[in-house]
Amino acid sequence: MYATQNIIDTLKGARVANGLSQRALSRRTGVPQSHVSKIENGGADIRLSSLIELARALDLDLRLIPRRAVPAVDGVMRSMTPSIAATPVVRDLNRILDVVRDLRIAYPDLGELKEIQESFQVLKTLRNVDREAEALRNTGRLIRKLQRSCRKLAGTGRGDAEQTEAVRNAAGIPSEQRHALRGAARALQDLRNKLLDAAPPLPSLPRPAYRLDDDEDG
Amino acid sequence: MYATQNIIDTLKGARVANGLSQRALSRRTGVPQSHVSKIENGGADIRLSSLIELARALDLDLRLIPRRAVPAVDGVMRSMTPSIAATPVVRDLNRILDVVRDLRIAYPDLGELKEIQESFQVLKTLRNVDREAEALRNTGRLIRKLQRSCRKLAGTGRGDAEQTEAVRNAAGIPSEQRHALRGAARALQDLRNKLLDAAPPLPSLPRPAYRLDDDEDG
DNA sequence: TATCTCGATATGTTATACTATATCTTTCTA
DNA sequence: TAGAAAGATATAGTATAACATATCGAGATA
Repeated sequence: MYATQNIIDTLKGARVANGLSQRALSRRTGVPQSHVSKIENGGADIRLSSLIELARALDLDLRLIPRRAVPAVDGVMRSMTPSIAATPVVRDLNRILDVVRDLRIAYPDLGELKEIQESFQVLKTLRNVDREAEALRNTGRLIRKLQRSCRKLAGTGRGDAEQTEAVRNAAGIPSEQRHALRGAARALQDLRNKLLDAAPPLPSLPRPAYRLDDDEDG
Repeated sequence: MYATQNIIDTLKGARVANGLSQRALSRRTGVPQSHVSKIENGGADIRLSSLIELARALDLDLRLIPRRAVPAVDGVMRSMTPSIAATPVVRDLNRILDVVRDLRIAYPDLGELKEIQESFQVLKTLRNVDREAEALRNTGRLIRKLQRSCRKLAGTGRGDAEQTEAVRNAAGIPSEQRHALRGAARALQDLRNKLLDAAPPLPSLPRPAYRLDDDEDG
């Protein structure tokens, strides 16, 4: 229920990046929309066959990779990604994402973090993030500030494990910062939608004219 | 129940290549040996969390890869694999494996094919297959011969789908060829064991001296 | 305001993964 | 020939994925 989240996140990211609604994906795969929702929210420990079916519908391939080969594979993936690979912006974006992930462990019930993570996840897959360096930098600053006060709250900066164990609710966050966080989440979502509109939803689907026929979506 | 087989095969291949028995893997993961057996035989549609748990115990990482990136990733994997990558022998081996897979669909109850496939699967992961080019070539010839008579039996060489539908039992195979097949299966297993003995069981496990303590195995 | 889409959630049912435990066969070895 | 080890298989109980269907609130749009 932990390492699984990576896979699930990727799945969701791919769905959104493809411009598919849960219902559209449901129609493609036969999996009920309600179940898609449950899966994406971590409410279901999906089976291998279902995972593969969903992945296939999203043009993804499931692979088991020897640990030794992981760095190399990651390198290739970065250079193949529709986005800009090693751009400073993307690098930044990944760093922020790491912090967000940590924070989400410390504050599991802080919904804004989840939204922010999801936005980042999608932004990473877009080829025109580069133009929004400024906006992303701002969010990054906010996140890091939050991380600092999280550390402070956790007491006298001990090991990571104890830290995340120490602060387990959102109550400790100053309402001022909480407000800023909320704003950032909204801003990121807007940014994401803007870029999603501007960017073609990935040129990868092996289906004819999927935006023209209304087989998909509403 | 089809694309899943690839993952399951990889899992099993990794277990064997690591020299782990089903019970040893069971001890590592907490999954009962009976269940490991069921999984490896396609008798269970494993859950994501279980898959990841087993994979982790075998030093594998589960990834969703965009289809566009698959060829590149495969390339990297080939060049990273402990074995010899693009050696003619390995290429041959893969070709034979494809044929075996097809045959297994045509003759699901022909156990020898399964054994042969498994041996090949392991052989592919060994770095010293190259020396056994001759033996493998012989098996390859046998397999291809079997494929030819399979085609003949299937009637007047129609499409693949009809073909596999047409011949659905092992009865059609001449006992002479069946005997040769059995011999090949045995020979391949011997070969596999020989090479497994000669080759270090993969230098990848991040555990201290796993062959010295009897934490593992019997 | 009325409508539409999207995602989250609820309920009841069925299928099956997973567990614990045990038995059986085959193969290898002392 | 006896015993160990590996893998396949069986039984019974529990947990839960997956299904069908329906509803609800939030946003967007007319």
